[in-house]
Order: sequence, then structure tokens, then C-alpha cells
Amino acid sequence: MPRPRAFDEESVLDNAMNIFWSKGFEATSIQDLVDETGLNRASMYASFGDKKALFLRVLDHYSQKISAQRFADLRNIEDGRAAIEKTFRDTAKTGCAEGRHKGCLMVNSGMELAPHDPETAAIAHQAFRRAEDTFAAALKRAIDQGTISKTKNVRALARFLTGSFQGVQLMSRRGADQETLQDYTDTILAALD
Amino acid sequence: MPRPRAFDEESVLDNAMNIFWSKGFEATSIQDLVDETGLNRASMYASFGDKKALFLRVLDHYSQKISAQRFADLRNIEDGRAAIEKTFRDTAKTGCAEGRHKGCLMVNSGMELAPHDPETAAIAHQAFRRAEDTFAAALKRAIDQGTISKTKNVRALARFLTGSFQGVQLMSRRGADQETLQDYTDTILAALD
DNA sequence: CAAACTTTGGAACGAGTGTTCTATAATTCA
DNA sequence: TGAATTATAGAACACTCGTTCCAAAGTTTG
Repeated sequence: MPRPRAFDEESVLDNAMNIFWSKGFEATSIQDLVDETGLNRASMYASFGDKKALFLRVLDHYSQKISAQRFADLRNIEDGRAAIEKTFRDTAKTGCAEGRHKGCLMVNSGMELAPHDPETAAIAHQAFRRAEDTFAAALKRAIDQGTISKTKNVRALARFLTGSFQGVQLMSRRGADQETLQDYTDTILAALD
Repeated sequence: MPRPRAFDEESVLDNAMNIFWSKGFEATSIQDLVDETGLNRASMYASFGDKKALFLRVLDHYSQKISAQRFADLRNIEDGRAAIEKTFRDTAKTGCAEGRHKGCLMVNSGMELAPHDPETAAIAHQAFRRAEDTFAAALKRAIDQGTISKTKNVRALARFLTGSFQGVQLMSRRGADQETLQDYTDTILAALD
């Protein structure tokens, strides 16, 4: 019965995500979103609610589409140590390859909003809690496989890797050069020995 | 001849710094600054120029007053390894002690503005380049003193420590609990072995 | 075809933004 | 004391912000 939508929700979220990712929440205006998504203001408010609600949708979209991909290898590669190494190497490579240095939306948003916005804080907290668990699982595999010493504290190491992952994303957003990022990740991975 | 200023420039910068530190550049309004510094709008513009100029002054102020203090031990403690350890332990302790989790203004600002503001990007870049050199100097001392293996790559390790330092600041701004921060820093320091 | 219903385009809103202006107050030097 | 000079207070500015409203357009079902 109703008039059908003229836009694809997924691609609108993609576009909105890229703006928030690049500029951050506060610096992104509704006008920016209208311009970049091609979507009309009224349609935006009708479909997604206000700016904050759209942002939370985008955060979820990012989590499912980008983060999931970033951690796919970490989950799927059977060799635990190789999984961790590939995750960091790929992250570092991507980080200094992209022309616009954007880092990771989840890290960026946590930094920008967490201290004053409990909702975003909770989402970011949960996301990295999950990352920590994923690292822990890979570490356990590696220990079972004998590529990491069983004397290591898995939880502490997982926290270290999670923090370091965010550190790499941070450095790449700040525009770190390839050499620095390489040294950084090499030393992170050497900490597994 | 002129009417003397009714405010102390240093304490105005202190107050302005705390707002920017807590809320970030974009989310801080001129009204916030006026309210918190007690300084009149006109006086603010006359003395510091526009918002961006004030922010750059604040960044410099932070660098001299806060950063310098944070890295004082790293420079001054003769025992290189102890200097590094104390720097990280103190940073982690401060990071989860403060009621309001603010992190490090230089890290925050680099994250928020670097991709779109060359000025801030350059200031942050220089600041952490200096930090890297300070870590490198401490590492060299430690190697000379025999507390760190001379087979280590000093530059790579310095870059790792600089990235990790920012990672700790990031985590503490995101509200990481003490246990996580502790595990994180312990593992960072263990990488020196 | 016509009724029902939703999206669309674009104007409009009030509030808040960063910034500037003007008049007044305060101090010092002649 | 009076002229010169600067800071202060607060109104005012133009603009952008996020948000809402309304009429017109479009599609589907009866």
C-alpha cells in the first residue's frame, strides 16, 4: 500500500558510517549526512530517528560489517599464533595504506564519547570485551598447539593484545608511517615469545 | 598606562585545558569556556584569539605543564629500566584513579583532529616523536646498565613503548578497570625481557 | 479509477554556535 | 586632575546546528 522507499538502507548506513568514521560524531553535521547519503532530511529522521540514534545504528552496522571482518581470521584460522599474527599484520598494513587515516570507528567513538555518553561507552566496552575473549581463545589454541609457552597468563596477554590492537588503530589514525607501525606490531608479536 | 588584567593567564589556561581535556575540541563551546574560566568573552578573544588559537595555546600549555611532568621520571631516573617501569606504572595508576577518565589531551586531540587538522596533527606528531626519543634514551641507558639485553632493537622498542603509552591512555579514557590496566602494563613491561 | 498511506522535497523553526561591537570602568602617566 | 589606553561587561550579529512541519508525489490495494 505505501509508497516504497527510494533508498537502500544498507548503503545509507555505509555512507553515514564513513562520515562518522572520518570526522567523528560531533564534527559531523546533519547536512554532511544529507549530502553524503543523498537521503532527504525528513526521510532520515523518519527512518533512523535523530542524529544520536542514527549514530548508534551506524556503530552497530560497523560492528557487524567491519569489525566482524577484522576479527574473522582471528576466529577462523586454526593455528592460534598465526591467527594473532595475521590480525596484527593486516591491521597495520590497512592502517597505513588507506589514503585517509581513519583508524577504527569503535576506538574513535570510545575515545570521543565514552567519558560523557554511557551508551557509547557501553557499546565500545562490550565490543572490546568480545575482542579480548577472541584473543584469549586464539591464545589458548596456540598454547595447546605448543606455539606459545603454557607458562603465560592468557587473560593478561589477551588484555595486552586488545590494548595493543587499539594502540595500532590509534597510531594509524594519527598518521603514523609504515616503518613505525611495523616496528610497533613486530614488538607486540615478539611479546608472545 | 593601561588598565591591568583582572585575570591570571596561567589559571585561565588551566581551566580551559581541563574543559578541552574532558570534552574534546568540538564538544567544547565558547560558552563552556566563558563559564569555566570566569573570563569575559571579549577578554578571551582579545587575549587568545579565536577558539582554535586558544586551543593551540592550551595544547602547548599541556605539553609544558602536564606532559613534561609525566615524562620527568623517564628522563631523570638514572636507572633506565626503572625509569620506564615507573613511567608506565604511574600512568596506569593515574589513569584509573581519576574520577573523570580523561586520558591524555595530546592523544585525545590527535585522535579527534589529526586527520582533518594539519596543525594539531603536527603538534601531536612532534610530541610523540619526542616521547619516542626519550624512551630510546632510557632504553640505551638500560642496555648500558645491563638490565636490558643488548640484542634488542632500541628504535623498535621505543616505538613500541610510545604506542603502548598511548594505548594505556586510550584505555584509561575509555574507563578501563584497574585490573585490565594492570595486566596491560605488566605485559608491556615484560616485553623488555 | 480511487482511496489509503508513506515517502519526498524543501521551507521553516528555535536554539545555540563562534565572533564582533559598543559603551563603560579602571588604571597610569603627564 | 585629566588625557590616554586597555580591560570589562553584555548586548548583538550572522550563521549553522539539530529538528519539525506541510504540501506534493508516488505506489499499492480495493
